[in-house]
Amino acid sequence: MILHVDANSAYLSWTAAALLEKGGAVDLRLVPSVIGGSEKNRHGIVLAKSIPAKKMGVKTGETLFEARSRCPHLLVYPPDYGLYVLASDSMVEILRQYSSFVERYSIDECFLKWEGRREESVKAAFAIKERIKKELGFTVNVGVSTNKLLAKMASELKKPDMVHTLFKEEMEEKMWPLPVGDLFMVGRATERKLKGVGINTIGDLASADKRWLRLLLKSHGELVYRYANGIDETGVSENCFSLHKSVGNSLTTSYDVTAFSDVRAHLLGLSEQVGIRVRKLGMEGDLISVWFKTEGFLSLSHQRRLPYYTASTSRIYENAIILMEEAWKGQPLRQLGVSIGDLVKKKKGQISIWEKTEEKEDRLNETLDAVRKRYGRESIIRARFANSCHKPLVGGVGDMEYIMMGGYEI
DNA sequence: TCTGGGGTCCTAGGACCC
DNA sequence: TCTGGGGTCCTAGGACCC
Repeated sequence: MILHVDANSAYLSWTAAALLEKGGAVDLRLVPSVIGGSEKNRHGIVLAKSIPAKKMGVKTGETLFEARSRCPHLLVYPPDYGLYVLASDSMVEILRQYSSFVERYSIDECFLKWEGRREESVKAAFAIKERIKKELGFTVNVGVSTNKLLAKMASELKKPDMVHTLFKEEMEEKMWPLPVGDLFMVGRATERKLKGVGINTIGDLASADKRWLRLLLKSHGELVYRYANGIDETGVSENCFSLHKSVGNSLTTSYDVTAFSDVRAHLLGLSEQVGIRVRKLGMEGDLISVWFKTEGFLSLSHQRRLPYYTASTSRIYENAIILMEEAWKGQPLRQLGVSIGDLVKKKKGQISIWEKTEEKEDRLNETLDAVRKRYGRESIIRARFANSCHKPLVGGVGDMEYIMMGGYEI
């Protein structure tokens, strides 16, 4: 049996519980409220919403401006990622007492493998739900089934604070009447295409012609056809372990960037952050990418493969600059990003033609990382940032490296 | 005061090699 | 005389997830 545990309106519930603990008078979960970024800094979107806000039509991802236009008295609170990591950890700690197979799918969702019969797994689901509510002060939905896809679909049924089963024989009654867009992996674009050919419910998709779906949606057609029929053979990974394939950071600037000196400063801050994270993972990569979004919301990217693997801030930065010079035509920018990909585990004592300079680079970076670990992230910064209005470390939502995205494979 | 940030996977087209 | 074709890698962009 597989259980899927999903924290209800996670960011909002966690902030709500923390505010109550601090003596707040109002429970955000019971009034129209959202967690949202700073509009002044151009981060003004809805990250999470309360159920009363949802009832008024507020959607995750829309602008706070739109949300307020639907709901004029909306309460808006900023995210507290440090708190969310603590809440998530506490949830995982409880789940581990029920199974050694707990896969952390995201900050607020876990899969858990349960050895035993159906009735016992449902009992366990209720026990988990009640323990989290009692000990941590927030509610979860738990879905129970025989595979991850159905367990996840089950936990999405009615919210909050519910346990649902969704076994194969229950699909017709519980899943097939739902709109096709509710199926995992059917997003906006796929939904539009499916509706265009008269497939409106998950049931329609489940009984559609597989070859025809393949023509319409390529391999994605086969994937969603199988999901609509409850077919998913991926396993729950033990100890949450999965290797990163890329590490990137990006930043939406509070003003449109037009000067190359500003671009350089942002790229350095981003490269530093990416370097720190990839070194912490003990990995290195040979594919460097930059991407940016113009003031007109046009997204562009550019990448290059290096003839060597690296985890060095300087190497990442040098290459990011070259890529940016090649790709950027001077449009005003609102977002910049840097990433390193095709990561592999770093081998110790690797000798190459780069040995001299690279060993020096490695030692420098190791030293810097150690100082940061001991005295704080910004205890040591590059001279470029002294007396500058730019931040030495840019991007990221806090110290969340260990949260691994598992993902569905076919 | 309008539109985040971090990922994974797939596809199409071109380059390049044999 | 004439204008191949398969395999693989690279790149940019898009779709999806939380």
